[in-house]
Amino acid sequence: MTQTKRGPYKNGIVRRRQILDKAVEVFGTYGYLAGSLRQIAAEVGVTPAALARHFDSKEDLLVEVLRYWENDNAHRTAGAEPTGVAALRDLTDLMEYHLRHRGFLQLFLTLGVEATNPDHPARQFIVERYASTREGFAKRIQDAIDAGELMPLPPEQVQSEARLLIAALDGFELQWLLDPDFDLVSEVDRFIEATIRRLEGTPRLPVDK
Amino acid sequence: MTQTKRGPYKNGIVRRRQILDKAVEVFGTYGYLAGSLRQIAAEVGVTPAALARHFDSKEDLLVEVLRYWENDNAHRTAGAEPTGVAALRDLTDLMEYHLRHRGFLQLFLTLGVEATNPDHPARQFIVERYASTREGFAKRIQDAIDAGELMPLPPEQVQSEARLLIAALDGFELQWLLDPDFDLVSEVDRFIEATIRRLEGTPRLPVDK
DNA sequence: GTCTATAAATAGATAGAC
DNA sequence: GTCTATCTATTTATAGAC
Repeated sequence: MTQTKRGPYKNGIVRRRQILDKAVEVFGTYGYLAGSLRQIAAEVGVTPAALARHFDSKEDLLVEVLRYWENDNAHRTAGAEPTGVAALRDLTDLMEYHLRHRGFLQLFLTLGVEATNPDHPARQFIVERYASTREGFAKRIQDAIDAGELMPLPPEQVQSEARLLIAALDGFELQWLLDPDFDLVSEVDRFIEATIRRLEGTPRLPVDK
Repeated sequence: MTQTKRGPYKNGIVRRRQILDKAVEVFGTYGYLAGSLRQIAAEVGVTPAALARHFDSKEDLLVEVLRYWENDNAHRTAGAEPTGVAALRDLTDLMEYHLRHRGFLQLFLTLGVEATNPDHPARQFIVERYASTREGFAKRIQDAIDAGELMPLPPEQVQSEARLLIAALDGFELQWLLDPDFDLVSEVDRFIEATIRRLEGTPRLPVDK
């Protein structure tokens, strides 16, 4: 049981992670379709054949890349999820995380648009990811409602608000990727605060159409 | 001056437009990098060599495609731009236009993300397009403010609202491309109306932090 | 204006030496 | 575990016949 010295495997694991990290970068920059294994291999400093030892095919590499980052939040927080409107304000922290992991953000936005094509190998993954993110956001909003921090809304409208949150975040992130000077965090912060005020149920004059 | 019978040019012009239309579809579906001239040629029903007669290179074709659709609104409206908050509500019509021109929408969203890469041939075009769209939206909001339909806002906040409009629209459109059952028009409509109510300046209880 | 043919580069994947 | 070498397919682009 000399678990301290199982040397041979170690290099393989390190190399595998190097490849995964570079794949995030290349697929994120050029997309999965136009990104090439050759470029990933070259930038890692190995030949394409070396990649084949670690991943069966290009598509297999994509799957492993997605699996690598699947647990979104595990990468970011060590548990301790906030609740209520604090959970919404926590989205600002998510943006700060994305600022520090541009490749990750770029990968998922790039794949999201690419997966618009029904034949894309990551389509199912992306669609399911959007669905689960939507459910997660809806739950945060519902929790805030249940805690009395936001005014009650019918379920469909909670879903709509969750979809709006995702849309605005995706859109802001795209604007930041196109222009790094764009202040992503403060814009998202402003949006979140406006959303909270809008949903707080402060008295409003009724609007007649 | 027999302008009625300049036959030879006619076929060329028709073919050229066929190629442009198919290029929108292919570049929109696979992106510019991964989209191939061969596929465009094949789907038009000609050989790749025929494309070379009309366009100098792949990049030239992209430029011409972008130029072809540059006048966004000219394709949609025959003048008669609405003003004030009506101009904001007009965005719902823009969404309906996009629903009927999925390829166009897909092209600009795909290129927008792809142009995140500084070396992308369409980068400058996309960046400038976002800037001019932002200015257009900001002008609509400012007009509504000047007309007394929305409460006064400092210039930076007008810009922020314009950026939010673009972000939400992009994000909603992406969600629609990923799920055609998503009701794009009604979600955008709901968002626009909520935005107008939020900016109308109806009395609010002050929020103390 | 479109074709066939082909050049030159690059793609993903595999076989076998070390 | 990585290499060299090679296979097959696909890419953009060009040359020349019709």
